[in-house]
Amino acid sequence: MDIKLVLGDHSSLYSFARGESVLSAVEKSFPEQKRSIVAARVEGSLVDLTTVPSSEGTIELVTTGSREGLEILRHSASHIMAEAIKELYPDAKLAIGPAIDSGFYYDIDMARTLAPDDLGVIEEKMHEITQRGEHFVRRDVPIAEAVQLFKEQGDQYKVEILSEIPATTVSLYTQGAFTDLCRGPHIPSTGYLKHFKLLSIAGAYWRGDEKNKMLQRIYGTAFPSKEELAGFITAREEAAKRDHRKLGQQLDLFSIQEQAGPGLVFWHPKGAIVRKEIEDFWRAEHIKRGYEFVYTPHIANLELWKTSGHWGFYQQNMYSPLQVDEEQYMLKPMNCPFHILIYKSQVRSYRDLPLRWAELGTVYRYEKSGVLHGLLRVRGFTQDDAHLFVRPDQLNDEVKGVLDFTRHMIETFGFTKYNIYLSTRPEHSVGSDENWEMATEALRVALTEMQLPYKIDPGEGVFYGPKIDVKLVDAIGREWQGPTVQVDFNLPERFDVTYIGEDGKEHRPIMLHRVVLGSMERFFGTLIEQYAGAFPVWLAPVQVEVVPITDVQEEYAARVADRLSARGIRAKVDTRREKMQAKIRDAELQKVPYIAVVGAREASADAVAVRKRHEGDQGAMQVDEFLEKVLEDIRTKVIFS
RNA sequence: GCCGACGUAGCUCAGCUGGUAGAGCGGUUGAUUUGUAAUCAACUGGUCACCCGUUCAAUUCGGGUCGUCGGCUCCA
Repeated sequence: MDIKLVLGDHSSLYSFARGESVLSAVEKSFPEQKRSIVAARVEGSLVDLTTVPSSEGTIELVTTGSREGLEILRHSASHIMAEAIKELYPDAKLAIGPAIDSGFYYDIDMARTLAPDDLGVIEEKMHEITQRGEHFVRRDVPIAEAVQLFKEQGDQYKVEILSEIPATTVSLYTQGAFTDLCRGPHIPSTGYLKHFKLLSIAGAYWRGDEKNKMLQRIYGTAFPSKEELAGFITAREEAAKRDHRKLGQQLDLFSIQEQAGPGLVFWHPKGAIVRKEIEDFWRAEHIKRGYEFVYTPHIANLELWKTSGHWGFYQQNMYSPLQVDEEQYMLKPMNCPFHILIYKSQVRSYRDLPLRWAELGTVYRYEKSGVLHGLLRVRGFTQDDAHLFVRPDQLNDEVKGVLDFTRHMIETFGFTKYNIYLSTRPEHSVGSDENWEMATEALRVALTEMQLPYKIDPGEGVFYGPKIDVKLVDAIGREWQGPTVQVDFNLPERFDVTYIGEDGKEHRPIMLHRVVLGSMERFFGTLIEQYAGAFPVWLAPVQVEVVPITDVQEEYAARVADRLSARGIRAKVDTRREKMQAKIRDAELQKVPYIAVVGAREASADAVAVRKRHEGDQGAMQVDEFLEKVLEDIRTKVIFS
């Protein structure tokens, strides 16, 4: 039987003997790569290499160089880890153990609580298993038989999984004395796994539901080569250096103080100036786009929050009421009801719409203690909020306008790592089907017309309307929701918001909630990680550090700094009794974009010796020329490392 | 909130099996006057997160609280 084996660009025609497996053909056809070939694709589906072909055709070989191949390797690694755990701790009950983006994990339920030191022990056992070279053997069995098997083993989680599988047969994979329920495919033998590392232990609820038992999850990773594994470890260490919490401390940007409480941010002068620059830019861009600004209070009567529905739907995120005279007041978790009150302060005509009202509104939300994370998840934050009141016929254009605005912001700040999601109608929601359809369509059309690549997040919309989320990715690859546009039919309804149409009758506007940055805190946090603390000149807390070589040049240095300051440049003179080298080092560590060194030569020539961050000495330059260069960098918002 | 780990000087960290703590950086003072990533010296600095307990004695052992970190779940 002749079958074509395809491996990347290469192919080979192979004649299979009766009962011969793909694996044996691979060993003969591609002896060089046999260790990296882990599975095969037959008629579109992935199968084990141990498969014996039953008809002629083409078989595509899958290597660990591909996404799928790597996943197979890692998934197999999780099985090997499970086998090791079962050997070490026979009472362990296994839940699920999938491959994930960065490796794999397995959730385990057992009496012993694992300590970090145990990872080494488990790893050791895994090495032992890989050296045994146990074959992964697949067996398709009737579901009842599988249930029986796992019941006998006391694997109640597997039994529970099986009870929800609709098929009549399932596949089991056995390596050595260990059998697991699995779709497969797997690597042919445990010997294929060579380069792996267990990374951490964490708690995880069974099926991610906090009502269920907390299991122990072990994270690990595996790679085809030693170099790739080492590269992954180094990349993790590098990412840790970009962590905004670490940089926030080192660069004196912000702090979160135990004395004041968790999740509450203190912006230090250097962080505050960056925020001020962001806000100035934000305001200017809003004016260009026809927005107006509003300011609203931080607290409001509980009745308002009952009207808005927050008291009902959002109470678990709101702080307890404050007693004011005989009334109860709430700290605001959102700005929307306030903007609505401004809207309702007078009768609005169809000619007034769209109204676009923006506010840097500080809100407070209760977040569970375990989810707080530096600046990325806090309890008090300032949203760069805006609400648009639009007529139905304006919805499309307004959504597009917001997306264009968002894109402009993301591009200006140089974000390269983000994902866009369109979230559709959730199970529990308000509003008519027609409204939902129209709004979802408006969002979809806007995304398409703007040529923004996005994924659908089914059922993840807010109860009052669909939304588009832009999720920014942090240094270690976690996603955080930043910019978002949400369509809302609910609040206009609840507050009976209207405008008078051409027909002289009352009509209901649609409301858009949107943020183009997210919140100042979260945006700043991701921004720090994006730049690794090396802000572009326009944002840098100190833009120019003037370094006099000896104290003889201090007066000249001060004059240079004054000239820069007079043009709005943030310049500072380092007058410490230190050697120039030490001053340069500190300025570099503080990631100051320009260092202007002044010695006797420069002082006598109205010049500065310019040093650019990370690039070193740029040579001497007239002060005026340097000044214009810095202003140009600020004006163009140029980004350099 | 839940599971686990962690909490020592402003910062980064040492401190073995209980005998009330150290280093480097920083800060202050003095000396040095220097050409592109750390000049030298002296001094300064800690209720060992907090509370309770065990003990003759607790930074060290046990319990609790608070906070941080990694996850789970949730959101800007």
